[in-house]
Amino acid sequence: MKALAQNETVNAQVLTALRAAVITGELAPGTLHSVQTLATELGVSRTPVREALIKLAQQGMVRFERNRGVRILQTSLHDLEEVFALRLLLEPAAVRRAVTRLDEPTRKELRKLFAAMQKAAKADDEFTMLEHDRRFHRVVLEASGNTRLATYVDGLRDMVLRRGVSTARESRSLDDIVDEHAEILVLIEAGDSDGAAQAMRAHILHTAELLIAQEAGAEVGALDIDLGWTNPAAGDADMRPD
Amino acid sequence: MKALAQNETVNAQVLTALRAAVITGELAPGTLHSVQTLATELGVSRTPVREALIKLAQQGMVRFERNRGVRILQTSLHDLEEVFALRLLLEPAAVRRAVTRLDEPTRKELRKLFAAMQKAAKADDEFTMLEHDRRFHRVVLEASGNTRLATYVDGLRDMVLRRGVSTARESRSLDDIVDEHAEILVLIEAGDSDGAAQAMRAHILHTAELLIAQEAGAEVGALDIDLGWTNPAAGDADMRPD
DNA sequence: CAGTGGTGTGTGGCATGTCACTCTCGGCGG
DNA sequence: CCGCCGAGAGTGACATGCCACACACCACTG
Repeated sequence: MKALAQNETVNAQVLTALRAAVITGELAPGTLHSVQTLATELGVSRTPVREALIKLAQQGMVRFERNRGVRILQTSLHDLEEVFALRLLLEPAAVRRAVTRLDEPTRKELRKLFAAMQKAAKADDEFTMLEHDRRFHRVVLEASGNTRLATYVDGLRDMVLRRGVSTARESRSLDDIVDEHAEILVLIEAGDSDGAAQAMRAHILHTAELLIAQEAGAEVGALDIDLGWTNPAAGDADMRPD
Repeated sequence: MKALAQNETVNAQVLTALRAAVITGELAPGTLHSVQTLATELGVSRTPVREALIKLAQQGMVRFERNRGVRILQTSLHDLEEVFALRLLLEPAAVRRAVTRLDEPTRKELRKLFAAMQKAAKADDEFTMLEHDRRFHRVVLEASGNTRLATYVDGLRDMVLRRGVSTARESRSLDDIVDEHAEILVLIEAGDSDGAAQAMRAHILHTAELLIAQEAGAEVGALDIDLGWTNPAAGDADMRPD
């Protein structure tokens, strides 16, 4: 278990450490752990650990089992479908909105994050790459002006990360990921809100298909995967009753 | 403060009681309360109260202020915009999906809930009416098959409820609300997924406009309200890269 | 050897103890 | 009368105590 950082409330430190441990697989899906054990490993008392676990439980990463322990939940195929269906509904719309609200500092940060992604991809540093990937999306989401949306979608990524980490490489190169973000960034900077939204949608859909296809292979087999219901061909267009 | 129910973990009881107290305004927005006080009023120790408050804090209903207390957050105009922007993105899509997956038991429950709404409206029982309203939406959302979406949207309603309760009456009669749900229900039963989605969108948009207009009047004044970004005229249609 | 009952260990849930810090309020100096 | 300041009360955050209960393990019985 990783040591704790400083200059923060213990609760937040524990939360970060536990989340990281789950994502990296240090706390393996399906396994049981006691609050006491985790607290000892982190060098704190049970209270902040329990409180952090409550937050993770609300997010769906763990589950308390009375008198048994805390179970690390694994993301099922259905979980992935749910997460990506939500992301497909929210992120393209957020990008579209963000383009119309973007200011220069935010634009600059996006460029900076993208450059960091490129650099990490060149160095074949998957972890750093995914970190910047996440921050890139986060900045875009926040630029939409909807904090709740940004926070929620960012939380959804946790469900996927432990699949993405160490498996992304098998199906898609880091350079491919960079390329998809490049397209999004270009369209954002060009002020093309619809184009950026479409690029984001394609990016998420692509990621979803790779992860779900991979996971479906690892499970029972063929399952009807349809994420398209999120944005049907004949959809919400021209539906402005006002 | 309402007494606690039985046959449930204390934590859940406290959570329900606190949520209800916030919604009804018994815990007024902006006010500070101590965990000790709340625990005493509820007749339990500080621990389950604190844990319940942590969950409410994650949801954005309260905020811990170190060495000061727990502040009951008021939903600002911007909060309402965020919530309804999210609902506009999620609920119409969920309804569209739900229509294609609906089974007879669920249909039956929707009819039952709608009948209950009618009855409560006739009896001018606002609280019961809103309860059934919420369950109606919840059933529809769950019928989409996306549990996360259902849970999240249901949680979003908490942010609005304490505005809706005792204020809905001022701008819209209970019968109007029933009528909007009638339209949705008819289209769902007819298997018209696009129509149902559009009706849901109109319903949410209507509600949002009433609440936001009312709130804007109570605040500084005119503010640029635009929820439309969630579903632009030229949007995600024909965007199936697969 | 197989089945069973009881006991011991470990757990989450709840209660309580402890501490650093913040805010209040009254007394004192101006 | 007004302003400052310091002591006390109250708080959230964290640590610890306590309990009912689930489960594994083992001795005992057939």
